[in-house]
Amino acid sequence: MRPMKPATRASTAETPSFQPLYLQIKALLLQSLAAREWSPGGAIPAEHELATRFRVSQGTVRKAIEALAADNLVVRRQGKGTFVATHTEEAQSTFRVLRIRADDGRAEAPASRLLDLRRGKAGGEVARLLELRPGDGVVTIRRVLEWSGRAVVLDEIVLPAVLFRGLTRARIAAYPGSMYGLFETQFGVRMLNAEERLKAVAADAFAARTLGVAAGAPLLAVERVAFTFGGKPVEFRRGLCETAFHHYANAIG
Amino acid sequence: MRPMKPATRASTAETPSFQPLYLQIKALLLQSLAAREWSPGGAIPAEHELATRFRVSQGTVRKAIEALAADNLVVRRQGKGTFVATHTEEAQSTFRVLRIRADDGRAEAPASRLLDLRRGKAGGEVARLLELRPGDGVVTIRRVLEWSGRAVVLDEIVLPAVLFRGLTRARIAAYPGSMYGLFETQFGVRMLNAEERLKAVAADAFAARTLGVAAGAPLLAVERVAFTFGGKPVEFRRGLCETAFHHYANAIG
DNA sequence: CAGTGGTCTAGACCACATC
DNA sequence: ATGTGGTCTAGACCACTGG
Repeated sequence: MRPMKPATRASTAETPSFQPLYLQIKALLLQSLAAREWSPGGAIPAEHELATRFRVSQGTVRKAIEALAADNLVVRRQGKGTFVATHTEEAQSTFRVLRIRADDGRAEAPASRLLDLRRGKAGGEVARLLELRPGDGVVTIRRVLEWSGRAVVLDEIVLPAVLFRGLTRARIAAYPGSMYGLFETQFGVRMLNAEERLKAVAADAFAARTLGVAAGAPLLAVERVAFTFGGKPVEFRRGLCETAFHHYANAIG
Repeated sequence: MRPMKPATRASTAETPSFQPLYLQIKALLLQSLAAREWSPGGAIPAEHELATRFRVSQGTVRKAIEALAADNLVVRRQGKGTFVATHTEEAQSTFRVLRIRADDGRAEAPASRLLDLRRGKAGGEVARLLELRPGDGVVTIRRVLEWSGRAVVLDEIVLPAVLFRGLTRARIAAYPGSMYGLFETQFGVRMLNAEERLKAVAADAFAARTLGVAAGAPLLAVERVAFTFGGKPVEFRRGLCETAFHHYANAIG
């Protein structure tokens, strides 16, 4: 007896003609993750238990979980269990997202200095990227990231207001971890992946003053749209980075 | 009877205390790939055959091959076989390495215009990155990448001379595909992965002239070290990119 | 010790490509 | 029809963790 549909199903146009069982299981687990059925950092049920729950062999559950682990949605730890990935464990997850490094190669985490937070309406470009209607409310945060006391990055972070009700300067200042850790623990918004576009731009007056360079000096502009479950965009970020002693690191594999 | 050593072996200091069988198989396959036992683009033996050859179950061979596929060393094609990955198939492999895109999102491949090729000695910094002795011979190529006739990237490519004997302007001009396709087919040098560092810099006189911007204009500098088997560096590349209508795209997942 | 994930096997069957 | 990779199962055993 099999609760899943038979693997082969009728195809409509460009839908794949068949969905392997392990991907169906993956989709079910994804639903549970999106529904916050298991809390970030917590363990999900053991493979054996999921296998009996879904009436499927352990190997099939295993393949589903491996696919989730490849997407960085869960973390497997031998002998302990499989855990919902979180942005609050500094070492593991932080450097996957933070690509700015000091040229000397030291893996130093920057300090964050909050400049301001204001509420407003989404402009056309940002509205499009965040899939908001023009005029929908947004929260805009500006901050500086400092390495060894040196201001290196000026960040502007734009968030849909509806997802971040009650976000204030004080709450940001009080939170010890990263921005995505705050989003996750305080607002239940989990950043899963992002797309970035990099350009070189000339420093405007404010950026120049903030980063201690001349107006017009070249800065690395990093624009990021971050997504949560279902490919829903939840953050637009624009960082201006002074790259005299720092760089953006990327591995091509 | 098992030709492999038992999985558990004595550990010396920080070596892993045990090596799963499928990783041992992967290492063997890696050796064969590095030795060019199967030519790029060609098929490797079927899973079933490798399984009998190594006296191992097909599932174990399968896991080894999956690991190689995850490293982009081979490409699996259902019903056809598993093939040695190559840089000569334009669509698949090109856009994994080429990160510059037009802002409008069209996936257009650039044209390459060769400026010059000269032979010289490796300087200190390049020698260190390419793991050469200072004074070892290098070949330096300069070229321009053009999108829709517009010069966007000025590339300087530095190669260890010993690996690229006989490389001339004419041979580059005659080759229809990408630089890595040329390296692979003409010199047996396969680029497997790379590390990039991005900065924003001011255009010098030559770059400004070549890219049609003012001297001092901000340009995106992309420095890349590319590696072949065994983590051996085989190319240093520095690209200067004009980002008014183009950008460097990166996915964080 | 028991419980977890990790490896390995042997075999059946499916989907895809080619002849 | 045949050969390829892809899925799924059932069970055994191993390595790691923590009580």
